[in-house]
Amino acid sequence: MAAAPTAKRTRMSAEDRREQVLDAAVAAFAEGGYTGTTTDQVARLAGVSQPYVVRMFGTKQALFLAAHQRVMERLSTEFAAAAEPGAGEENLHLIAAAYVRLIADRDVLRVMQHGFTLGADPVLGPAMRASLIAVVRQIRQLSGTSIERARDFLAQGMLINTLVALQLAEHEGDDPEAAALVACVLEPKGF
Amino acid sequence: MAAAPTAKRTRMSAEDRREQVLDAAVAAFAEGGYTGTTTDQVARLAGVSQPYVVRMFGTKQALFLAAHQRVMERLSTEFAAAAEPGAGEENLHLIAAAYVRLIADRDVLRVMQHGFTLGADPVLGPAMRASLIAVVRQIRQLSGTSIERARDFLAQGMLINTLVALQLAEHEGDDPEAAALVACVLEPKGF
DNA sequence: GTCTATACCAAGATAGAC
DNA sequence: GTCTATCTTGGTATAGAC
Repeated sequence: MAAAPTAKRTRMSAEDRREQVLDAAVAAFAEGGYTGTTTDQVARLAGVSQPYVVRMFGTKQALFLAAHQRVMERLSTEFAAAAEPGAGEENLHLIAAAYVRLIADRDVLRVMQHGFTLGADPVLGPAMRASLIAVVRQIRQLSGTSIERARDFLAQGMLINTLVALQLAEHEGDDPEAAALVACVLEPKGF
Repeated sequence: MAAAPTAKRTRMSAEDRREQVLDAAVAAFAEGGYTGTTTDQVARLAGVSQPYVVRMFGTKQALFLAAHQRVMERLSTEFAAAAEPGAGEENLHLIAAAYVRLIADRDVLRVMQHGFTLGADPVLGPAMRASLIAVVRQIRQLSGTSIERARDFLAQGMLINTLVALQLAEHEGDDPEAAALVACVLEPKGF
């Protein structure tokens, strides 16, 4: 798959380089969000120069859009893989389990969560809204469930996103309330 | 209440001016988040100079902390006012209704939501985690409910926060899925 | 109590070499 | 395909006047 066996650091194929930068962008934006991350941070993470990152994607905004799209596609893929054809509403359980599994790859959920705060941005806002609606649509199509159940599913997901973004599990800090909350969010028994 | 009858624009009491700037900070941070808002934007909104804002609060970070604290206190006050002594778990319904009412003042929920994305910040992160735990604690104390129910309550709240931050209601854009979601989130019947 | 002026640094984007 | 150098802007914070 990898074009050059030895990652020679220079002269990589454009597609591979793009993937590499996109990976870095996901990680960086997960940490700092859109406004809180610099193109230079992404560049360093990817091991390339800052102007090159901008050159590749045109603007920081386009870079974020690409990174966000990538994590949403990952989400969509996992959902589709978790569902079983014809399983109906039972699929909601399967999809929920898939979501909980996604916590392991914190970046996906964190980039998503940051995206949800960009509603006020004239260009990013519409894209973020569309991506949420796309998720709702996919869930309902895979499970054939009511909007009410889809809402409850989403709600649990948003709480998970919040806890991951807050890094509550990593900083329970001997607080029993925090520990109990994290524990009971991790077991998706509501679905 | 207002010290000077004629808002003379200069020479206000320190406390009044502080409140005024804090109001502006809440509005500005609600729109742009912590990293996406400049102290100058806050200053303009408040009608004072940017250096004065910094002078009053020391740093942008301290300003955000103060603004965030203010919205969380507002939330706490509303919850306490909504609950009836000795009503037990029934209070969960009352608190939920109070939360939905808070949607009207979008800034509270939006600042909160932005705060939840700051978990990676070494100084803001701990403060944001603590404020979430404080909410959980208050809900449980007011209603005496289980962690599981508290979790479900929180989850619905996080979904509301997300929709408000995304401004989905304002941009339903003739999308039936979006409209249906917004509609069914607004009626807090789950509690 | 509040401003103007400004120092200082960071960030996005462009030009152009190799 | 990728870098260095740099332009330009904007943002936090300080100094000091009024």
